[in-house]
Amino acid sequence: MYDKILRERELKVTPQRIFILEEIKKMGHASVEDLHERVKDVYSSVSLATIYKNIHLLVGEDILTEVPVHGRKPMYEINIGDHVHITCPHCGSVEDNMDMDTAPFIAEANRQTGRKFDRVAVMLQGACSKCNN
Amino acid sequence: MYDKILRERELKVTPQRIFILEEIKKMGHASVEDLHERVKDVYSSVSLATIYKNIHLLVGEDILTEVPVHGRKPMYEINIGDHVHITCPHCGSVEDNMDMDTAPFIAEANRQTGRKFDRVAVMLQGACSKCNN
DNA sequence: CTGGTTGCAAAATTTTTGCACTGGT
DNA sequence: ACCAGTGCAAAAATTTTGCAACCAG
Repeated sequence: MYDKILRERELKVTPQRIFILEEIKKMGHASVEDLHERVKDVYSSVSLATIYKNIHLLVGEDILTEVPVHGRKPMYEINIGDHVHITCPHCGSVEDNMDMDTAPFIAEANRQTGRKFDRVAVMLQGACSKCNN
Repeated sequence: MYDKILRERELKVTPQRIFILEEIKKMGHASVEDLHERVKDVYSSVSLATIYKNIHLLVGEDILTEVPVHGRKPMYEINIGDHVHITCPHCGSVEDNMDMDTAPFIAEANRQTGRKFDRVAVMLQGACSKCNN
């Protein structure tokens, strides 16, 4: 699955990289610490330094995207292009909302400003179902 | 100016607080490091710890708002309610755009999801005029 | 084989904390 | 005078870096 993506960018396919990518895919969104936690359970030899190095590399290659979260450490997700995020101010959880399209927003911004924007990050904030109780 | 706001919340009006608030007002958006830099020039006794403590306090009181920025340290601004931010991926500068209204976005999100969102953060990304050269 | 990648440990950076002292009210 | 707020220095947490060993291509 991810070996192909890595090979396309001429990056070496290492078990550590595959692990990181699959873990993020599985979790949807993961922080560096989340990843380190998961690693310790399954595959104890992956070092924190390797996670940091790969996160930076993979974000730079646009394979991952950083999702900044108010008052928290950033999360990382598999890059699937712009979409709306929802975060809970209580627990910091992040979810995707694929129903609202962000493209019109960029188009409108380009039109109004005469500039050409590459991306938009939209982060809705509201209590998640767990924290609503 | 800010002394009134502080007094309303029963916070003490200290020169450090006034300095921090006025500096952020002046700069529009400032990181903790930005503030510390400015402090050293003008008023060398304000400690980093005090800046951190006050930032947390003032964000908690909704006097300041944290603006998370992709791949950078968060910036802080005087809370003026939701509005669109623009950041430059090269230099990390942040500017406001007051022309695009975020309220319809929340309304639409509430309608589509049946939830009730408190805020939206919208961050447009595109090269600033300086970095375009 | 060979250069990219890893793990480890150390260094650098960033943020938090404890506590005595200060200063706003 | 009281107690929130400050500064300092130490501790904790986070991120980066250097380098020898390793392994994917």
